[in-house]
Amino acid sequence: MSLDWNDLKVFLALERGRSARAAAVSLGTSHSTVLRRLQTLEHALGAQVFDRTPEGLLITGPGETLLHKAQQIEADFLEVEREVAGADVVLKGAVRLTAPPAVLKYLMLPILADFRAKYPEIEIEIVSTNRFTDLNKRDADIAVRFSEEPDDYLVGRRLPPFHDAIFCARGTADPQGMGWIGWTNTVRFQERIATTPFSNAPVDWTIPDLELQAQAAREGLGMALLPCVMGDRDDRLQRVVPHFTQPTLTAWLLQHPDLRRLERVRIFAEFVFAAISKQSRFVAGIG
Amino acid sequence: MSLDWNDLKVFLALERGRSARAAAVSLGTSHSTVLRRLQTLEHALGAQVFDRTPEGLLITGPGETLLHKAQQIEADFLEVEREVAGADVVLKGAVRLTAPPAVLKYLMLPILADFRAKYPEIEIEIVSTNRFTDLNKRDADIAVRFSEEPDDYLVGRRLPPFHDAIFCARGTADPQGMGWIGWTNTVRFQERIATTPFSNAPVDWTIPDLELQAQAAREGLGMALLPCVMGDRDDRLQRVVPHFTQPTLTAWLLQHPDLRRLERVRIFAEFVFAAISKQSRFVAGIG
DNA sequence: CGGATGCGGTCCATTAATGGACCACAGTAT
DNA sequence: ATACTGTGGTCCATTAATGGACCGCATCCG
Repeated sequence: MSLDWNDLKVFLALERGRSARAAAVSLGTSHSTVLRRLQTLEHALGAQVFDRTPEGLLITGPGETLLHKAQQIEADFLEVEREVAGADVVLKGAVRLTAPPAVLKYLMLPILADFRAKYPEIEIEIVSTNRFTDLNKRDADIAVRFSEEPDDYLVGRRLPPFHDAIFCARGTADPQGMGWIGWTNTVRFQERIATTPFSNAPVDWTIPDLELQAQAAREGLGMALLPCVMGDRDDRLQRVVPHFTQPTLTAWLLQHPDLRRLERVRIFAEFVFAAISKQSRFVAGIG
Repeated sequence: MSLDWNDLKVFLALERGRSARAAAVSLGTSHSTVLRRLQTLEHALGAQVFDRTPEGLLITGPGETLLHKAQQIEADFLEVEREVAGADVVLKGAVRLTAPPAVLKYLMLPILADFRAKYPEIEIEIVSTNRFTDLNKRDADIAVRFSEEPDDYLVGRRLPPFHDAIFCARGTADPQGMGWIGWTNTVRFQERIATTPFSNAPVDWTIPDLELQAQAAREGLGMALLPCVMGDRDDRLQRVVPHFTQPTLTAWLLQHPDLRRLERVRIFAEFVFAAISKQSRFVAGIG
């Protein structure tokens, strides 16, 4: 059996994540695939590179032997991508991005700053809207969207799962007696809160803007179901139930197929995808 | 779109085979898979690494950029397999090898010595014959063969191209007035020399053994068409036309599919393939 | 000129890999 | 003691990749 070189990606993700499930998140796959590929890798090498424990996967002696070389190979692949991409085009021009404002504000702006530092000749135009027609009309090159499925003819990559949590003002004495700060589309909002511990709490406020909902929560007007990226690093908010989260609609990084051949769009998409993937625990509200 | 690391195997096979079908044979897959994966690779890199021509695939500038790094990565993977396999399992048992005597004597014996040094518990049995039935009857585990195509059901990897050159005794004053030392199959031999600068020179000797032909050349009896690995490091021989070489039949490293699961056979084949690949200039008579 | 043999390219029935659901176990908090 | 949350592990309906068949083109040979 010939070694599947992609299994080294799995190995590296496992070494970093220390568990099959963490590796799966960072690779954008499932933990069962990760475990299967680990078995395949160990079979191909004729050596066991991780011990399985209830706490997770622990690297073995042969695994340590492999790790150094695997890191070198990964660096080589990154260099391949830089060298070959760079051999063809000088990256400059504009990339137009559209994403929900909260994702932009609480997650992506530092990522975009890093990107600009790395590629100073690429301009990023943020078109902060939330409509699919952006890509169809070429109004945007890259879109972050939340939906069950992207449009069939858009090229979509599933981002790591985003989660919402229930937040209220920091220091609230009895957070469990609060009412909801919710959306005007009450049917949809009722569906959302039906799976929370407070499905029967009253909806005291209906506010048609997420940022305003967050502000209302900060002011102590009630509890709001907010993205973890929005609430977890806000020292004026706290979770009502510390370990409760629930998934949002699936997050996609989308682009129009015609634009895939634009190098700077591709580089940008890869960069953003990798950066968000690295923060998969944060966007899922873990830790 | 993340780079599929296995696509670099496809890239290397294409560079060596010069066509999708040749690459497919060496990879044990189909040419449609090879072409699809090439497209995927080029897409992931955002650069075209081969030009498609009716004669086959021609490497491009970005492809040349990629090639060096790809070879390094391949060497790293081979080292991964050696290091990690060596760290966990003791490889022992016998490996039976068959190859043309000249290839064994002038190219492979140092390689086999290196292999034995590294894996002292693996015995190498050299079965120095030259018949395909060796593998079919399990008389040999690994075979080096020269032919246009290997048997369909044998697993073949194309070795780097071997070349012949015209040799005579070192110190011959007027080498261009000599006659041929050739084979008894005069039709085939006429075909071979028709593409040399001395297609009209007489065939003074017909000797049915390559080693004897070489010895005859050393003795000054004429000029012989010999593999470069045989003549270039022999201080009793010299090339008649310094830079003239011509390719031999294609060299294959063959094994029976059933034997692929024997670890020591696999390790041995990888080792030999890598070692010969590293001497690709020598076997082609370059430099 | 026609046949043979190579090539790249595309399609779709078949095959192999995936991932979501579920299981059992272990640790932690209440 | 119970509930919750993590882990590895397995299974199978679903999804994605494969490869064999076929196409058209180019070259070579008789």
